[in-house]
Amino acid sequence: MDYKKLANMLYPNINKSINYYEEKYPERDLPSNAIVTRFAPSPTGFVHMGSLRTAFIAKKIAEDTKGIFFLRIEDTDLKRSVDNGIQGIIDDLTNFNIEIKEGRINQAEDKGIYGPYLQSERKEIYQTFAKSLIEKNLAYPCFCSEDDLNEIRLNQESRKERLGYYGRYAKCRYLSYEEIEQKIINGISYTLRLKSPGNFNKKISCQDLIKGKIDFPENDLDIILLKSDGIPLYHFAHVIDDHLMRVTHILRGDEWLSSFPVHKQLFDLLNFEMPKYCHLAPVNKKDGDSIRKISKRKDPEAALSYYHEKGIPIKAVELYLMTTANSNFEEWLNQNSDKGIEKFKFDFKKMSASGSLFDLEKLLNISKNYISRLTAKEVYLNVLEWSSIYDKELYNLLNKYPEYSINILNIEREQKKPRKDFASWSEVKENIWYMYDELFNNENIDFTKVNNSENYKRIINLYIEKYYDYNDDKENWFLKIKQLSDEVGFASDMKLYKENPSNYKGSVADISNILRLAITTKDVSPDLFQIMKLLGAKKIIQRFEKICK
RNA sequence: GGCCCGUUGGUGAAACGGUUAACACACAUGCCUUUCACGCAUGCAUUUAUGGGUUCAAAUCCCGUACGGGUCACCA
Repeated sequence: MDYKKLANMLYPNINKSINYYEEKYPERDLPSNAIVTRFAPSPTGFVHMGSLRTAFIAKKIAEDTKGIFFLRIEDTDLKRSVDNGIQGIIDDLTNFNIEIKEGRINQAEDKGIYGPYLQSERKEIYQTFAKSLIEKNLAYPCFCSEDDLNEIRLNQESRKERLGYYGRYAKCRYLSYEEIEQKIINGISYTLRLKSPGNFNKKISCQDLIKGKIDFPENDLDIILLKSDGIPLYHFAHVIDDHLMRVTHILRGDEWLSSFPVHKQLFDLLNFEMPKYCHLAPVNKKDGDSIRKISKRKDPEAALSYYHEKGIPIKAVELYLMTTANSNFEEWLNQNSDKGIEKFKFDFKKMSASGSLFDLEKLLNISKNYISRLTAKEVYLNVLEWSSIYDKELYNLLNKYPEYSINILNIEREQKKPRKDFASWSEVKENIWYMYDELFNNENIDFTKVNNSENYKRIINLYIEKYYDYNDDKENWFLKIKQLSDEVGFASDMKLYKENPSNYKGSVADISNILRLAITTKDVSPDLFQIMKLLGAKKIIQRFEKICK
């Protein structure tokens, strides 16, 4: 058969040569060890945490090596694409501090010379390479209908043979030129299949950067290259795009591992240099007794919006993802908490080959530590931004009293061992609300939490009349609480109290807690002295009097 | 069913032929302390899914078994 003639019959309007594209997209001018990676999602909704993690790592290794990271949109499946899908992806990435310097930068625009970065705009490129494969007798049209394919499958199942379109089952492989021509004249739609020269009994191997050497049988399936609408399937698009865009490292989920033989074969047949593969294990979740991949549909924490709503800082999520990505990262972070994540060098060898369980508790711990290292001003600005969307009441107060609010947030903060009160911005309010008169309400305070507190009104009155002085320093302030304790029969010395609690009604801790309850309504708070300083004498007296009246 | 990957404590994991099997989270206890948090200290796998084999020596190498996961679409 004259394959050139066949190629021309199938793709009469494709006139460019493959060399045209090779020249149009030259090797990138980068240092020799620079890594080029890409993130290539489908526009099917929000970006899943697992994908975000992959994108984050891909960007990280590109930056580590002064390489390039870019965004390509894989929209070859029109049926699954959603409205504004592209913008949604870009927004998710942006919110995750992943800036797109090359690739699709919004719904309609590209940046960079290796585009188009939207697969649906690359049809001509795919068809050019497809045509070249037909000319080399490496691809052919397949007219099998869905029913034909089903029949083949059933047949294979009943004979307990390997499933797929291959060997003698690949019946369209053996069509003559005339038969093909006739079918086309009759308007029968067709897909373009690879004429696989592979042998299933031969072994090939993948030197995966994460999983190590993996052996596979060679691919012998005549996979579909172009669908009947002329648009490629993932496999073909991946090989063409990643070659032409000069990607050096393919980072993708390990669900792709089993299609490696197909990809390897395609790279070889097209005479493309093989990129390096890095198959990342999924992030899992425990669901009852079983373990499964975090799911877009079932798990809210799969979406970035979850962290946004909770007010978990994106930086903390990044840190957490990094601890799951590189096992030595956590130790590094502990020693370099002042440095940014960009100073850490990512290493594939430190990446686990098996999937890990998503541990929200650990993420919150990392977040708590991260927040504790911020200045009061930074915390203020973050809470302000968060509350502007999720808590208007808090937002208005923060806005009305900026200095005061920062001072509140600075209680026991900017010091060597700061408090670690909150893991997210949404937890801030419950820790500080009592500092604002607008929110304060001390009508139902439960003083029974404190030992022998039935005389709390007398104790508070005594404190106001005899001891309270706004100008006291911390030492004197506490000295007076001790004196008050002695006066009402509570131990001022904790050691003595602990040795013999029955000699006293309670201790200075109880007296402090009565004051704490009166001022904050809570029996747990940061340093009471600082709280009282900040509130000021007027509010303190007001709050005391309201209780005692 | 075929092919492929994985399996170290409650969790994430280190250790790539020789360590008391790191470290972190969680948990527990104690110390510190006006509460809580922080911090500090201690405890938490007689053993690396399991059965064999190789070796002076195995979590590490080999084989089998079990379990978990992935994939076998004109989805990505």
